[in-house]
Amino acid sequence: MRADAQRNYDRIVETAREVFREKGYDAPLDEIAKKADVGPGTLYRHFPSRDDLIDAVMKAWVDSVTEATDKALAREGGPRELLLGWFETYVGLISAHKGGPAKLTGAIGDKDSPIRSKCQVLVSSNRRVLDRLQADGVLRPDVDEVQLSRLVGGVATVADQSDLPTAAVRPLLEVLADGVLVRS
Amino acid sequence: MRADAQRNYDRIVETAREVFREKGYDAPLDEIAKKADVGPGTLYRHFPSRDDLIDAVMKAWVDSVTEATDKALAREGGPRELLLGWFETYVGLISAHKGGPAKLTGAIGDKDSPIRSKCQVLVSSNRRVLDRLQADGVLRPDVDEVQLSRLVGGVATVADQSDLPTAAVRPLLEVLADGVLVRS
DNA sequence: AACGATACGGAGAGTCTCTCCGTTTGGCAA
DNA sequence: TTGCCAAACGGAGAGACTCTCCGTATCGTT
Repeated sequence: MRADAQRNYDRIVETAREVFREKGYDAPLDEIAKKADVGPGTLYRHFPSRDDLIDAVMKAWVDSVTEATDKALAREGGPRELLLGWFETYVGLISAHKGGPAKLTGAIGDKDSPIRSKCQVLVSSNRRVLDRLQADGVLRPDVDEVQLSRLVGGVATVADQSDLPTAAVRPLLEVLADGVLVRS
Repeated sequence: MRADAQRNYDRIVETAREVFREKGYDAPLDEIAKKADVGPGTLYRHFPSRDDLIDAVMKAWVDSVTEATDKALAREGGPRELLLGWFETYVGLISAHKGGPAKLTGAIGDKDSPIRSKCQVLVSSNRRVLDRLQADGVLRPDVDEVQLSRLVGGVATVADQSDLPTAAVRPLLEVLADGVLVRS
């Protein structure tokens, strides 16, 4: 890649990160181009679709997901607390930007989505949590990581779209947790 | 209301119903206006926002909700089957149009939403189901109808956005059902 | 220094939302 | 019936956003 191209690419991604944080993932792309001091053509050449740009913005975010999963798995307490803690972490991770939950959860299972790799990171984090619970023998046998991602993602989507406070989300996650753990 | 106004109002609603069914709730409003043989101004005078139009389109739909709830409550079988049957009915009701689940579930609790009355119908249908289960003593005491609407609405939203087939939705609903019923 | 490939950028077409305002129409009162 | 005017119409067009095309500028190599 030519030096000037690389420079523009980087500036666009950095600008997009800021704008997305301020205005959500629906922010006008032309505005991002203008703030990055490039023409719209340049932006669209580097990132043919909005999702391609979002994907690039999320590169750094991927690491934080893995890290947060480690932390959630290291927490003290019973399986229910572990699971609830993870659910809240997960909702927080995918809700960083307005519109994020819908975008990420909707792309799960879509093999053509530009943010596919991001979804895979999320799904495998859920897999790790399930593995742990399965080892403890407290998990319903018929729940898989994709289903779990969709369930928690669904709650996060609703919370995002209704601007629900954390306190209102918690009981929803409790229902999920109880549904996912074996009857005791 | 003047006769010509009433005529246009009716034609717009009827046209909108068709277009929404074909193209989902994101269909361009100007297209609806054109197909209804009115100017955009007329459409926007009658329905200042998209949601106002959707609200009008849904007038008939409300009755079908009540009816479907009756039917679900009349079904044979244990509480889990009852609940699952209702969940599937509910998902079907709010998923009639693409984008419907997000729109309806997102508006729950929004006192200013034009489709508020529709949400209330949905929430009270869930209330009726909960009442029934509560009477049977099989319900977690800390679950209310708004939470239930959001949980099932969340699943429906994800299913809608990922084009999930019914078979993939069912296990998600099972988790919810198990989470909502008391441990036995 | 010259040249070809690469990348730029902005004008502008296409789409959708929404408004303003000159024109038309419905319904009532004389 | 006729005339009036409030009510309603409708479409031109402004504004916002997406996306493309192509003449121009820049890079990096020979």
